[in-house]
Parts: sequence; structure tokens; C-alpha cells
Amino acid sequence: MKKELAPKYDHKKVEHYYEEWCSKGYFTAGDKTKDPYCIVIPPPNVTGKLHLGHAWDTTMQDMVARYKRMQGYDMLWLPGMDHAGIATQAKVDARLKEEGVSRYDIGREAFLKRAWEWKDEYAGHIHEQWAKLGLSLDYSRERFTLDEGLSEAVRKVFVDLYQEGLIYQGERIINWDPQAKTALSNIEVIHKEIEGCMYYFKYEVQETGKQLVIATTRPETMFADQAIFVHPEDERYTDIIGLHAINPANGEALVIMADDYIDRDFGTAVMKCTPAHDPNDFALAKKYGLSMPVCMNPDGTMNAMAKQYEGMDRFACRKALVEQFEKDGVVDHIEKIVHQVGHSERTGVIVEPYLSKQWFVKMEPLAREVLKNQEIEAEKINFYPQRFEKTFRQWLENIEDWCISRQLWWGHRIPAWYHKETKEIYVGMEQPADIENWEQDEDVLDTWFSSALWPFSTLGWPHNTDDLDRYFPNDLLITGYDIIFFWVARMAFQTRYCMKSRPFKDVLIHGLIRDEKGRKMSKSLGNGVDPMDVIDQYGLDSLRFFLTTNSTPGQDLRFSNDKMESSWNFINKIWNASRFVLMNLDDAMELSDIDFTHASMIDKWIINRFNQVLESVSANMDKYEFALVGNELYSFVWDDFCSWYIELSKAGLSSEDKQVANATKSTLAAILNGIVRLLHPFMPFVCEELYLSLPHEEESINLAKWPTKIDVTIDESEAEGVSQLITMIEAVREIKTTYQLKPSTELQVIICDAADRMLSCDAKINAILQRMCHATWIDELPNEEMVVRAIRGGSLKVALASVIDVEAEIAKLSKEVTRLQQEIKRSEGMLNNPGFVQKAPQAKVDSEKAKLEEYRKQFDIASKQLSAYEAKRS
RNA sequence: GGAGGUUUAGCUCAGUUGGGAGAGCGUCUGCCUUACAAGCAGAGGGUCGGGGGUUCGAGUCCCUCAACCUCCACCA
Repeated sequence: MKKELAPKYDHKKVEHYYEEWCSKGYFTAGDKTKDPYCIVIPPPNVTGKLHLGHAWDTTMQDMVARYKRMQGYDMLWLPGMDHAGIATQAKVDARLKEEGVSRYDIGREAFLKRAWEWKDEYAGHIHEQWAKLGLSLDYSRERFTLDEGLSEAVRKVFVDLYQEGLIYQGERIINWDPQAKTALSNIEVIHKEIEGCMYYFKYEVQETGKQLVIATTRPETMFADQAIFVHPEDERYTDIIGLHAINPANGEALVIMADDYIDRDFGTAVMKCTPAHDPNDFALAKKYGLSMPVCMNPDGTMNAMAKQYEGMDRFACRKALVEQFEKDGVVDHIEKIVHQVGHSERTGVIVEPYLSKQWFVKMEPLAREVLKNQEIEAEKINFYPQRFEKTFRQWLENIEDWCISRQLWWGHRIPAWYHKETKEIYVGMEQPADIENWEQDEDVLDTWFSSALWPFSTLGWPHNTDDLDRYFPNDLLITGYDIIFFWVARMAFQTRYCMKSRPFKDVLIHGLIRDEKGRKMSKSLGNGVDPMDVIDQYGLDSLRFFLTTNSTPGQDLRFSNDKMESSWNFINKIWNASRFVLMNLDDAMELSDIDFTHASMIDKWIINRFNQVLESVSANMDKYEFALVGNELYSFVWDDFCSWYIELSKAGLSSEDKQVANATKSTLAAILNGIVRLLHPFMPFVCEELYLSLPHEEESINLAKWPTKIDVTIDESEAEGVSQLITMIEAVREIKTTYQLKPSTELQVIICDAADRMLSCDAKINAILQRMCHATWIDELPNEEMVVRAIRGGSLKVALASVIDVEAEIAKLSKEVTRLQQEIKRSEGMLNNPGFVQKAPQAKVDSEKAKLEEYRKQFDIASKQLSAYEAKRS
């Protein structure tokens, strides 16, 4: 059953197959007669809608999935979403705020109910968008990071790591987000350059009355200062070591201590030590056993240590304190500086380094295992492009312990319980039997703790499922370079720990998508492009082709409306080519009717080109070089197939000889069917429409196989004949343009061989010349001046005495002669070089010899003609 | 302070083991040729950021300089 093809390409009328494809189970994995291939989707956050970056990331995955399916793999592309702890909680908080309540008003249980409602709502949006993007996901295996199975996996990993001593609880300086009121890991802190001040304050040495000047950027933390440090060998200060200085903020005496951590060249080389509010100070305090009081509340306001400033916001306190110091003459001077300050990745507020009790993963042993396995060929994760492995390794080599507890409600609650009386701690998969005597840890785990398990938790781990056995390790992961640390590295060590394996063999890293001006798309700039709008305007197939053919692995991609249009035009071109083919095929034609027995040299030429393209396209697909594939298909379809073959085929189609016409029809049908299959990973919808309209085998292109070489070969003289024909046509067209003749002007041409002997007319070629460029090949040498053009293997001449511009022809020929001389010189140089002849591949040497021969022939013809014109002139 | 990226036609970018500089868009000229004017046929346009080196041969490999960008680590 063939489909009718509409006269005009309209993406909106074509992109409707998705539900049908899903319901027919084309994307459901599990055919055990085939080899498995598995990709898991990077789970999008349930916080919002998918943006163009998601469209790019998932389109590449879909391309691989469709390619692998066509190659005969049992392809599993597993979908899922991430609960995105802090981000989702912030969204739900905001929604509650609109209703005038806070999460504390409604309590943990009711809050979680609201969060699940949020999740359901946004999961719905994401499903709609995945459908719009045409993704060949196996929805029967969809997972969510907070679902029951994944939660079990999370608990098991936590318990195992805890029991091995790789998870511990500790009081440390962590990054505190005072808005979300939770701890953050290091990589959730974005360092941004902002303007600030370096405040220089005067301290009085208690014992001597002398003045010390000490710098700080955060005066409000002075209430928690515990000591003053100088360098032990700093002669300026050696005499005051062991004495005390008065803290101007609260009048307390701070002991002056010495440690070689102090940089003698920085500032005044005197540092105040605030153990609970700075990681370096904390380390010093630990070394010397100083106490570590905290002077702030979790919401970023000052606590009772700040005396009259209690309850004031940290920055308001800073301002007020400095004003007070100005009045009191404590300020030595204030320097405006630009410095890096940590901001929360999610809420954007300035992060407070803060002493707090949290859970940590001890990273060094886990990272070491990953690094060790990167040395083993069968165990390493292969990065595409390779340079990203360096990024990955360097992070693991300099890793710090991972703070995994979050003071949130939305997430996996930490499976630790504290005994109400004994304060004993219990960590286990299940709650203690006598639960009434225990209280569970209030905190939840960092979202990335669960995402780190994604490659195997989604397949059923910790249970031994068939899927786990079959699809793990995954074959490929595709993601952006921005989450190598967040996610790729964490999957690497958690998978190594839990599964004693790499999570996936290959990881393809892509860049970020930017707007037309090259800026990052962001909410604050309001320059985001909604993929759904693009799809509405140009269609999904155009978007997919744009995304995959205008990008280089690992490089950023700039959105461009011009290139979207160009993608659409390409699809339109294929559409029209298909219409042409369909108009010329017999309605009843099936693939089984294809017969190349009487194929012409032109038919063989395009078949040969197709075979070449197929080979290189397959090789580049295997290397994830989608842009190279797309560009090659673009020029094959547009230039070779449409501009040359279709035009040349018109002669064959109108041939009296039925067998010849049938061979041409067969070639048109076979090549176009092959093209549509090669393009299916890029543009599944239009390819389905075309596939079903043309002679085809399967009920859907989703079931079609990746093409194989067509078993028709072209011999050398035939190939030469086509090349010669093409250059003839080009020569005639160029002459007509140069002499401002209408394209429809009938010209008579003669063809000469390399020795300038006139060749007699070939009727078939003549018919083609007629059709392609309104030229007639004649046998008689005209008795008048001729324009000459080099063609493959000889020359083409046209009698144009009345219009020949001798000077222009001389100029043109001189240029040509010079060019040929240079080429001959270059070619001879190469071939006379023993190094080249001995070392270069034989094929290279042969082709160079052939080129040289051709150049010499053309040179002879051109120089002879040039002298003829010159003689004429004088 | 470390690491990485970019620099090629007017614009946006390709250029996979070193072997005659490419595409899309834009520009100029001519065409409604019965698949496509969202098209067809021609044409013009680049000392491949600068300098040096390796090589018979460098956009491609090495060194160096410059400009722009990104990430990581940052100190009171």
C-alpha cells in the first residue's frame, strides 16, 4: 500500500505519526534474537519545560537509537526524569508563597503531596514535548529518580557506603544557602565576580597598646573571631606573638598566634581567624584546638553573638557595623575590590561558608578506582571528543569529600535513625523494628546521589533483573560538558563501586546552545528559544537536521533562523525530488521489480556514488560525526541526485527502449529509497511519509534496515564517460553565460580528444546534451572562429565568430595556462620526489600520476589555442 | 594561578590518520527549462590570527606571540 504524496511539503501535515509508532511498539526493546544496545536518557528535571538544549541532546540520542535499530540491534533507549531536589522544592515553595503560606505552615507531609502534584504536572509537559520531538523512547521502562525501585537503590548504596566507612557524618565548613536553608556541595556553588570592599580595621594590642591593621571582606563574621594569626617568621610581628588584640566588634581579647599558612605578602599579613565561617580558618582552628562558635542563623540573619545586631540580615549588619566603626575611628581605610564570591546555583543568593553537621562521602578511594580503570582498555569510559577525559580526570584527581545531605524535604530521606534516649545511630535499608524509640534524620540526599546510579538503578538494580543483565553496562551516554562533574564523574564512581564496572562504554559530550548573537540562552536575558515554537514554524524534521548538522562534537552551537530555513529547504527539495520520482514510476512498482540489468552508465554512476556515500556515512555515524554525515547526505541528495542524476535521467526515462527506461526507473526508486533510509535518523517524520509513498518493504520506516551496497559496478570507461559528459555540459553552460547567450540558445559543438582530434557524435550523449544545455554535437568542423573549453579527456569547441571577444578569451586562456603550469609543476615535484613515491600510499601516487597526465593534455590544448588567438590578434 | 577552547570567504561555520581551500546565507549575472522561483544555471570572493620550526609537502603536527571565550582553584 503506497501513500499519496501531497504536491507541497507541509511539515504540519507530515509530523503526525508519533502515537502510532509508539502504539505499534516500534520503540519497545526486548527482542532477544538481536544484540542489545542501550542508552539511558539524561533525566530532565521536573522543574520546567524542555529547552532547545534538551532538544539537541535528545535528538542526537534519537539518531543513534534509530541508526542502531536499523542496523539490527535490540535498541533500548530508556526514558526518565529527575526529581531535582532543591530546584523543585524552590518551585513548590514559590507556588505556596503565591497562596500566602509557607512549607512550615503546611508541614512535611502536605508539602510532599504538593511536590508530587507538581511532579505529575511537569512530567505531563515533558511527555508532550518528547512526543513533539519524535523521540524513540521505550516508555514501558520509564523511571523516576524518586520512584520506589530507585529509592531502594539509593538506600542500599547509602547503607553499603556507610558500612564501609565511605559515608560519614562530620562537622565541617560547608556551603550554606541561606534562602533554601540547606547545605550545598562545592559544585553547586557558582563563583561570580562582584564588586565588594576590603575593609582594613585597626585593632589594639592589649599588652602594648600598639595598633594592628587587619583586613577582611566580611566584617559581620567578626563576632565569631577566635584568634589573630601572623607568620611565625614575619619580623614585623614576631614580638607580638602570644599577646592579644582587642576585637573592635565586641571588645573581646583575641590571642595572636603564628602559623606559616599566613601569606606574608598579602595585605597587612595579619589575619583574623573565624573558624565557623571560613574553611581555611576552620583548618587552623582544628590544628590549634580553638573553639568554633557560629554567629549567624540558618536564614542568614545574625544570632545573639552579634549582640545589638541580632536578627539583622548579614549584609545589613555588615553595613551597620562598618558605619559604627567609622564613627569609632576603627576604620583604617576601605578598598574597593572585585572578587569572586560564591552564589547558590539554584537560588542565586550569596553562599555563606558555615560550620554545620552534615553527611559526606569520602571521595578519594572511590575516585582512585575510576582513575585506575581509565588505564584499562576494556574498562575505560571513552570520551568523544577525547579532550574531555582530561577535564574528567583532573576533577577526580583533585576531588574533595562530597557533602550529600540537604536540609530539604523533597528527596530521598537519609536512612539513618537516632535513638531517642541513647542517641545511638542506626543506618539501614529499613526503619528499626522499635520505631517508636527512634527518630529518622530530617535531611534528604543530594539529587545527584540518585542520578549517579541512573545507568543501573533504572534497569532494576539492586535486583538481578533480565534488563540489568542484558543492557548494563550501557553503550553510550550523550550529555553536555557542563555536567561532566555533576553527573558523568559521579556515575563513574558510583557505578564502579556498586557494579565493579564502567557505567557506559562511550560518552559523547556536546556543548551549549546559544542564541543568534552567540549569547548563552538564559531566563534573565529572556533570549531563550522555545523548541516548540521552532517546530511550529519549521517543523521538527528541520529542527533536528539543523541541530545535528550545524554542530561539531564538544563545540557550542549558535541558533540561526537562516539555517533553519536552509534545513527546511533541503527537506522541501527531497520532497520535490520524491514527487518527480513518483510521477515517473509505474503505480504498481514494488522493490522486487527493481532490475539493473540494462542500467546505463549514468544509472551506474549514481549507484556507485550512493555506495561511496553509504560507506563514508556509516563510518561517520559510528564516530558520532553527525554533521559530517548530514553534510555529505545534503550534497549527495542536492547535487548528485537532484541536480545531476534526476536531470540526466530524463533522457533515459523518455527512451524508446523500455528496458533502458525501466533500469532508470529502478535506479530512481532504489536510490531514493536508500536516501530516505539514510536520512531517517535525522528526519524521521518526512522520511516515513516518503518511504511509505515510494516502493518499500516494511510497514514503517522504523522497521526498515540500514541500506547495504547496491550490487552494480561501474567500469572505468563508463565512469570516465560520465565525468566527460558532466564537464561538457558545464562548459556549454559557462560559455553561454560568458557570452550572454540565453540558456535556450541552440549551439553546435564539436568534441576533440586529448590529441585535438575531432570525435564523431555519440547519439546518446547528443540527446543528453540537447536536454541539459541545448547543444548539438556535430561532426563537421565549422569554418570559423571557435571558443574552446577544456573538458575531461579533451576539449569542447563552439563556433561563435560573431561574438568572440578575443581579448577576453586570451585573458581567460592565459590564466588557465598559468594555472595548469603550476599544477604540473606541483604534480611533477611530488612525483619526482623519491620520498613521496616510496612512502605515500600507492593509490595516492597513482591518482597523482593520472592527474599529471590530464593536466599535461589540458595544458597542450589551452596553450595551442592561446597561440592561435595571439596570432589572430597580431 | 592551573586546564581547555576559539581565531578559515561579507556573516555563521565545516574541513576525521599532513597530499590540489569548502558549505549555508548574503552579493553579482542570466533564466518561470513540464519535481522544486522556498527553484535552476553561471560568477565573484580567503596571503586559513602573527611569527618561527619539522617535512619533498602544513589550514592540519611542534614552538612562540596576540585577541576573545569557558571551566577549575583561589587567600584574610
